[in-house]
Amino acid sequence: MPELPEVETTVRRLRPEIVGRTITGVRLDWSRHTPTPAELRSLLPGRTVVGMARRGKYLVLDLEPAGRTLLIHLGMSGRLLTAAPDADPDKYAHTVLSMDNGRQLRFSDARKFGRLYLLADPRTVLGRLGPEPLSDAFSAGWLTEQLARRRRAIKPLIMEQSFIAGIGNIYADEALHRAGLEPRRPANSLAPAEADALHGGIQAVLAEAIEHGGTSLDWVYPGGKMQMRLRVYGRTGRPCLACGSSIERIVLGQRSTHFCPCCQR
DNA sequence: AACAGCCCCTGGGTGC
DNA sequence: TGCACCCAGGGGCTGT
Repeated sequence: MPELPEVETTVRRLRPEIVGRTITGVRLDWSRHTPTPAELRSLLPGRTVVGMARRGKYLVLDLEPAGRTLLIHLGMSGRLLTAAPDADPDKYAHTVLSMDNGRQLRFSDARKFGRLYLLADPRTVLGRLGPEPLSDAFSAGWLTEQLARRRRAIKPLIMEQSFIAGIGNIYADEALHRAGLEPRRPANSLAPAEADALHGGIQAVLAEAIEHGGTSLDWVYPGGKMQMRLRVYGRTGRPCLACGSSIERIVLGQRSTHFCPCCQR
């Protein structure tokens, strides 16, 4: 599920309660984390969360002492929430950290694609990511230059985390509609004005999604309102809000792709 | 560099 | 009710 806006919303919601808390216990029913469950049980208790941020689709928790960093990637169905130990039993919460305020930080993930990493140097994971799309490093000039060097289809390219960090299937489709670009266009076929439009579309849709608390689809990510503002994602066969044409669905890079054949060229 | 195919997992919806 | 099948917001790996 979670793309940049949903992770950002999660960080903003949890930060006030998590920062300053010391981890007192760990329960793990899932072994595909890094390092092993035994090491996590040994290394996490006693450490205090001194900072909480987002990089791409990763939640980044800085821990003291010893400068360890906890990275959490929510995968497709992961959620991070706090709860009282006896509240709302959650059979998908396979990773639970107890905190010194008596509450739990629960990593709930029905599909188990999410991952947690406790690292001495977070750059081993985060170093592979491209620029943050809402930072100065992601400028229209930079994007124009990069696009000229690639001939790959534009949609799978902007979803490549090493190219730009944080964009997933929903916001790729939405950014391309806002930019008026057909998802299969080769990156190096974009004129500078089109690259500018793509840059603007990416920043606008991500900012709008953060403002509205992210996209809630099905039961996966609660609380967001952005799903009511999506213009193409999940709207196959329905009229384009700009021109009335029927939204098309194709498969591109093995992901469903929605676009308006009239507005996006 | 790019792409297809496969894998990791589970749940929900649909059609028979 | 059961069952087969398709779909899903993520990404890593491999072979071409």
